[in-house]
Amino acid sequence: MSHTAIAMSVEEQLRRPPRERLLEAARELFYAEGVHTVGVDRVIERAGVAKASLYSAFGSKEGLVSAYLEEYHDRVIGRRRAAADSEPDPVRAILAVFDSLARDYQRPDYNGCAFSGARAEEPAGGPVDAAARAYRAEMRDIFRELCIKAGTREPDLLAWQLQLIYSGGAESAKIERNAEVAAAQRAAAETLLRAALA
Amino acid sequence: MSHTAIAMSVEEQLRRPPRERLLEAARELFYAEGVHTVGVDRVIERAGVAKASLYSAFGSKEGLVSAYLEEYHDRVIGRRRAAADSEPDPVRAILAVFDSLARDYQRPDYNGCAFSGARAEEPAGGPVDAAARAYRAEMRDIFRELCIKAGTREPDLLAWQLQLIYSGGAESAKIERNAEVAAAQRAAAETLLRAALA
DNA sequence: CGGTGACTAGACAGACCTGTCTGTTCGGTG
DNA sequence: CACCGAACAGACAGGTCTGTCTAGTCACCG
Repeated sequence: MSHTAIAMSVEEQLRRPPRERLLEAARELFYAEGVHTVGVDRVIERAGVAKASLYSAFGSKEGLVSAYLEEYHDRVIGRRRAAADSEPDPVRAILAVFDSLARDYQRPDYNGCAFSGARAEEPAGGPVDAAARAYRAEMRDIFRELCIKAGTREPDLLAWQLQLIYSGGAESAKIERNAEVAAAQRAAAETLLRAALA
Repeated sequence: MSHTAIAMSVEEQLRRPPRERLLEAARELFYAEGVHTVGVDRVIERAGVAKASLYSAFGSKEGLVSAYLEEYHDRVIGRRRAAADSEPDPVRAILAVFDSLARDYQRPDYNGCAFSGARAEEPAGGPVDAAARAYRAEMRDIFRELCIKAGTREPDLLAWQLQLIYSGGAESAKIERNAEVAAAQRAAAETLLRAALA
């Protein structure tokens, strides 16, 4: 058993299992070009696996898309929570969340929010729509808890406002690729926080 | 000539020319389900025209998409400018622009910004990307002119902030379909304006 | 050493997509 | 009436997509 595990880990350093390679290829291709535009042939080509491995691991393309979105959800929410937890003061924590977002803008492959992109390709009411709503609800919860902790008035309303800044910033940075977006979102968040505390 | 024109107008009341019917069908289908998802067969079926009429009028599907986005651009920018022009006071004019947007949320077929949706289906750098940038730039100009007229400090920065609220609101209302979005965007715009004038 | 399970390579079916082409119908004009 | 151009219906070609299936390879384990 342990002997097998060691052998696996050595093997993984050279060539990780197909499921992981597929998820990585899906993340790169789906995020950059869209879920609907990229076919399974391109995913398996980039992952370097056989098509049967994809359907064995994920069942269908929709299964791969769901796994891609789930991984994105956990990864981004995790980064935002880590940014918030790095600041004990709740107001600073909220600004740290926006700085965490702004750091993503600088990545050369930044292409907006994956849920926003995926949702635009599928009709409302489907599983992608539900996943996008869940993602947004969790992000809004992060803001709301921090607003309550900061003692602002109307924390629910302020959380909605901060999410407007957040998703508007992600969308703007995707299309404009402009440093002004990061400055504007931070200034807007600061102004809204100051007004809610005064 | 004039006789022909009169005959045409009578005819149009019964059955408008294929180009208009195609644009209307494209608007309904592309906006609701996405540019990439909807095929030309469904467009011509809804428009009630022959496929040859589509390719005669627009050359290609991409030509129809461009015409669809152009029509959306003119229609929405026109509505926002009209809303702004209805208020002589620039601060009230800015809020009127947001109210104009919030009125769109109540339409049962509201599905966010058409440029945001279309851009998510095409890679960056293409004609759709350029059209989206032009649309956003014009919307930002509306805000900037009103900010200058209102005498706010840093009108450029404030215009960027207002656009964050605008596009974040459109995106949020698309996914959440929640009345809180309209309230939050108005409150955020008011707070930002008040802070920039104090 | 023989077997077992995971993986690979690639052909294939069936559906759908864009774009073209062939005929046909029909209202308006000379 | 004869004609002409616009629009119609629909078949068709060529390509791409998802998903299935067959056949072969290879590492590991008893």
